[in-house]
Order: sequence, then structure tokens, then C-alpha cells
Amino acid sequence: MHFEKPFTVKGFPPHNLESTSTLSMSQRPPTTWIRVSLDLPLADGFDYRVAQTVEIGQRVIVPFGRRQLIGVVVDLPASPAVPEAQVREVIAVLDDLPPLPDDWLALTRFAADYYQRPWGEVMLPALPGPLRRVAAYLGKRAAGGPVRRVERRLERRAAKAVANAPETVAAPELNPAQAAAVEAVTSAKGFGTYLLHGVTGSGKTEVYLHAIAAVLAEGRQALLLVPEINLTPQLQQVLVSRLEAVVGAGAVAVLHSGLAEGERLEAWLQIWQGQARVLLGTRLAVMTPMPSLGLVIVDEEHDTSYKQQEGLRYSARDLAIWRAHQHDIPVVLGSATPSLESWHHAQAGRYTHLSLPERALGTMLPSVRLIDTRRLTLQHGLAPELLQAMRDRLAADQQVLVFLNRRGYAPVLHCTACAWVSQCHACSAWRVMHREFGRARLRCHHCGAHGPVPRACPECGNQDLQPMGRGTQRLEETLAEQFPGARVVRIDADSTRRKGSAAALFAQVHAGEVDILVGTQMVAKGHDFRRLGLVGVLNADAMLFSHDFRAPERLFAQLMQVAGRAGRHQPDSQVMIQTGYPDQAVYQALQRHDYVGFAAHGLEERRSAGLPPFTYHALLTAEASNLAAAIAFLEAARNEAEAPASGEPAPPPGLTLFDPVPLRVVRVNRVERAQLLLESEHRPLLQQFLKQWLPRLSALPSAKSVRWQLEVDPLEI
DNA sequence: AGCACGCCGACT
DNA sequence: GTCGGCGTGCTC
Repeated sequence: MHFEKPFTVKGFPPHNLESTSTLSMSQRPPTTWIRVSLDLPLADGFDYRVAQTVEIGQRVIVPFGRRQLIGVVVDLPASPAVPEAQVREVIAVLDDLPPLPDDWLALTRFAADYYQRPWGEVMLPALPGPLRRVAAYLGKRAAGGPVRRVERRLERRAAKAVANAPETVAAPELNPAQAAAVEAVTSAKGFGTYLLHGVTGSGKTEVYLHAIAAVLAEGRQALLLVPEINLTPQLQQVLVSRLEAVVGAGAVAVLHSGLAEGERLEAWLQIWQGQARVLLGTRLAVMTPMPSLGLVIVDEEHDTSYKQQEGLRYSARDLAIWRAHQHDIPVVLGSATPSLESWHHAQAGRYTHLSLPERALGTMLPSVRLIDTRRLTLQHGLAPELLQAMRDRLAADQQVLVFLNRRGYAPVLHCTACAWVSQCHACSAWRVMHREFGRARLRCHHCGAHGPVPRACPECGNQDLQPMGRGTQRLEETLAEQFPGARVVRIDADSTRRKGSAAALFAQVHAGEVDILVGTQMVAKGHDFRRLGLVGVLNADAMLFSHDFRAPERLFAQLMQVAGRAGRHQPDSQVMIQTGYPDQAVYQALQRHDYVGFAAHGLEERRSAGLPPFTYHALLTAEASNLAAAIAFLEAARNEAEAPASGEPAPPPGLTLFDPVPLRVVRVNRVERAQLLLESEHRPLLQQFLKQWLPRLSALPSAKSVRWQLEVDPLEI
């Protein structure tokens, strides 16, 4: 995202919990009408009557039909928008918190407009659960409300706390490129977007730490976003050890969906009050009120996890940039493989490009070797050259990582006598063969349905059913056979399902108790394996021919990331990629560690094809029990745009509506899905069109028989 | 989205 | 005779 004009925001003095329950009921006359936003897909606001003084940003409990809901006061209208007889009385005005601040209201309002959702559907889910649940206030166990509960917990903890000052863990010296990056960010005056481009191991984290320390020294707050929960513990540790010694214990707060509700509320309050000064969190943290925000950092900015995939489909990275713009402060986007969107902005000079060209420890990047599998006989899917390299590395007491982004034992089971395959009954997908406790089972990765492996083919009775292809379980089995002396461990979504087991498995690897690590993309991010000398990549080609135009970009980022696990401490480390298409641009660029060349090539393709970042997309998706109904709705939606029924404007020139098409996996859980893509070179034009088109879609007769939703800036089409 | 009302099929 | 299926309609 890019913004031309900065705008100013009112300052927010830190709030103090002590004063909140006696929020000043000033001398002003009582309010009569309030407009309240609720978490409903209906309208932006509903009007109520109230007999006391109420401020914008306060939360209220209101009757809605037979229900009671918590909403946020967004306006104090002179008169209600509906006849007075329809207007009901507010049940309670909540004053356990100060009114939500103006800048937070503006942020959520922007997100609601941009992503085309009612305001309340953005605001309320952005609040910690207890603050938006009526039962937390009116229920039997409310006990003064959730905020009071957190206060009491903090008091108890403070009474018990022994002053354990963290030890001035010394900051390592910055290399010149790091120092220049820190200087650029810390000397910035006002809003600016900084694209920090540095390979894995080049020391981006150190730049973040210095920049954060600088804003803390000014008495301001910093927001650091990471793509995944898994990445918070190690970063939290670093932040605490490096920063809390300087600014005091409790300065670092963490927010992600893995926290219990109470913990989440506590961190959220600490940040809003200004007691906590650094917020480390996943995408949801971007909506936390921060009264003295001075710096925003988005680590691994290219990561698709920043885009929420349900409900409000927002991009936390884009909202983070908007927030920095709103507060007139710098925002740093860090990545080894920036998204082409961000790279394009940097090339055009809208973002400041900061580069960390070297590995901080001075070690070399691993060499990348492409193994052309077309004229090779593979042994259980492994090239002789890779097997030999593995033997050599193991003999040298190094670790080996084999990356295969496909979990399970085999992607499909098939009958050797007829055409039967293990198809899912509810989805248009194969059931994947898994080995669980020594027993084979068939599992659908889309709907989760599972069952035993049939003894004989259900079609022809043949008893010889064979797994086709291989997943991580089968690879683990093969490697255990091929390397009888080696300790093989598999890390994927299946082996880490139980809470804490991922951490335990990674700890084993770090402790050197593992020789060969088999893993999916779970192992690609963040981890620094000291003895790792070789990374083997299997079956990456699958992603090469995906229908999605972003697939090559994603493959490149993923393989760079996996490759980055190697050689951070081993001087002669190597990456071996098995491929049937070694001439593909992605692989050629990987071999040269050439992000810049790859990005230039990718952007040129995007430009000539008229794709983002040169155009903007919105995607209308429909689900129904049958595909025809979904398509019919999308056709009606397109007709409504092109030949509007009742004097509404036709779509402006410069906007393209494509044909409705089925999704790649058309049926999931007995629901069939299709989509309609909208494209424009001009973002405001697309926005304007959507705003007046969406209400008309709700009025279509076919809208009632399908479930539909609109996504702005979809990442997958 | 909920939650009601409402009008037709198999069961304590 | 009721429980319950989801169609349709309303919520400041």
C-alpha cells in the first residue's frame, strides 16, 4: 500500500486503569440518541435512546431483537435515522474502559470501507473476547467485569513479584549495512516505508532491535508483527533480554491467537495504557490501540499469513502501513524475498530500499545444485547424487534436512487392476494415505473425513491396492531404511498436532539428537540449525505449474527460506533441488541467489499480463450445494454490474469482470464453489464500484440460495 | 448472523 | 399425537 498525503492524529495520553471506573461523567447534558455499531452483517449503525452522557468510542449493551449485544458508540446524532417509535433504550453504558480512541476508530473505519464490510464487523472482533461478550458483564459470574479481573490479577502478581532485573545483554556490533539501515529508519522524520531486504542470516532482527530501542528511548511504543505464532517465543526472549533491562520489566507484550482470553485481554490493556512499550504479535495485533506508537515493523512481509483468510479478509501488512501513515511514523517491511508488490513500490521510489547484502556472521550462502531428474533412475524418489551427499554429510557429523511439502504417507491409493483411486466422497480431492500407529488410514485434507483402507478394491475386488507418490511419512520410512544408523525425525502438521510437541521436536534437532530431519514448510521458517550442512528439496515442481499467478513467487520465497536453514554456521553447506525442470526461471534464479533478477523478471511478466501490482483485484466467491447455483448467482451478479436493472450506473470503463469459474477444488464437504474476478488498473475506481454494487447483490433473488462473500486484494485466484 | 415463526414427515 | 426439518422474515 502506498499513501500520498500524511494526515495528523490527535495525541493519546496513556490511560491509567485506576481512573477508568470513575470516568468523568462531566457537566455536559445527557445524551439522547446514540448510533451504535454491532457485529452484524446488516448495517454500519443502529440508533438507541440513552438517558446519560455518552461519548463516541464507549461500549454499550443494547437490545437487538431478542438478544442483547455489546456495541461501540460511533455517533451522537441529533435525531435517529428511523422513526422514534422504533428506537429502543440502551441497557447499560460500559465505563470500565475509556472510550476507544479516535485513531483506533479511524483505523477500523478504514478497514471496514476498504474491505467492504460493516464497521461493527471490524471493530468488535478486533476487541479481546471478554470486552464484547454480554455474559462477561451481565452474567452471574461477571464479578465486576473482565477488566476488573485483570486488574486484580495484576495487583496480586505485583505483590508477589520479586524484583528480578533482567541482565544488559550486550548488543553485537552492527556491520555497515545494518548500521546504515538503522540510521535511515531512526533519523526518519514522519511517515516513510522502508523495505529492508536481506538474505536469511543477514541480521534483520538486529536492525529491528536497534530501531525499537531508539523509539523506546523517545518514550514511544513499537509494534513488531511476525507471520506465525511459532516465531514469537524466540523473538520475545530476545526482545525481553535486550530491551527490558533498559526500559523496565513488563515492557514487552505479546499478542497472538494462541493465548488464553484473559492473557490476551491483559496484554491488550497493558499496551493501550502504555505500560507495555513493545507489542510483538501476529496479524491480529495490528488492531491494538497504541497511544504513543512510534514505529511499526512487519517481519517477513511477503508471508501470506498476514492475510486473514476468513471473516474480514484484511492484510495486516497493509493495515500496518496505513497505521504508520496515520501516525506519521516510519514502517519497516523486512524480507529476504519481498512480495513483488513491495518490491515494485521500492523500485518506483515510493518505499525506501534498504539492503543487507551479507550474512552477519560472515558465513557464505549455501551453494544451490539443481539435480535434473529427467534422465535419472530415482531410488524411492531420491537421486543417487543426493543420497551420496547425505552419506558424506552424515559421515562428517553434520545434519541433513529433507524438505517435502506433502504430508501423509502417499497422496493417493489406487487399484492396480482398474481405475479406482481413493477419492473423497465429500470433496473433489483424493483421500491421502496416512500411517497412524502402524495402521494405514485414508484422510481427506480438505474436509478432514477419514476411514480405514479398504482390503480390496471397492470397484473390482482386486486386493492389490498401492500407494502412489510419496509424502513425508513414506520419506521418513525410506530414509530410515537407507540410513540405518541415522536418527531420523519428521516435523509436519501431523507429528506436531499435540500442544508443545513441535517445540519438543525442534529442541531435539537443536540439541543434536537428530541426524536427518524430514519436514514440510513448518521447518522452513525461523529456525537456525547449527550443524545443518545439507538441504535436499523433493517434489517442488508441483507448485511450478499451479494455476495461480503468484505460485512462482511463492515457490521462490519458500525455497529461499528452506535454503536459508543451511550454512548459517557451516561454511560449505549445500542445497540440492530435485527437479524435472531445471531451466525454469525460479530454479535458475535460486541457483544464483538472485532475488533481484527474479523479481525483475516476475514484474515484467505481471506488467505485460496486466496483473498486480499493476492492477487491483477483487474476488466474489459463491458456495452452494451445486455448482450451477453458484455460477448462476455469479452470472446474475455480473449482469447486475453490466446491465443494471434500475437506473444504477453500469460498470465504469477501466473495470473488467471475468467469467465465473469453478474453484480448483470445486467441491469441499459437499459444497460446490465458484468465483468471479474483478480487475482494474485504478484502485479508487474499483473501490467505488464495489461500494454501490454489493448492496445490489444482496437484493438479487439468487443471493438467498447461495453463500457468498467478497474479498479485496485476494492472494489466491 | 441469530432467532423466531411456520408448516409438513417419522417417532419417543 | 409431538419433535424437528429448514424456508422466510425481522432486528435500531
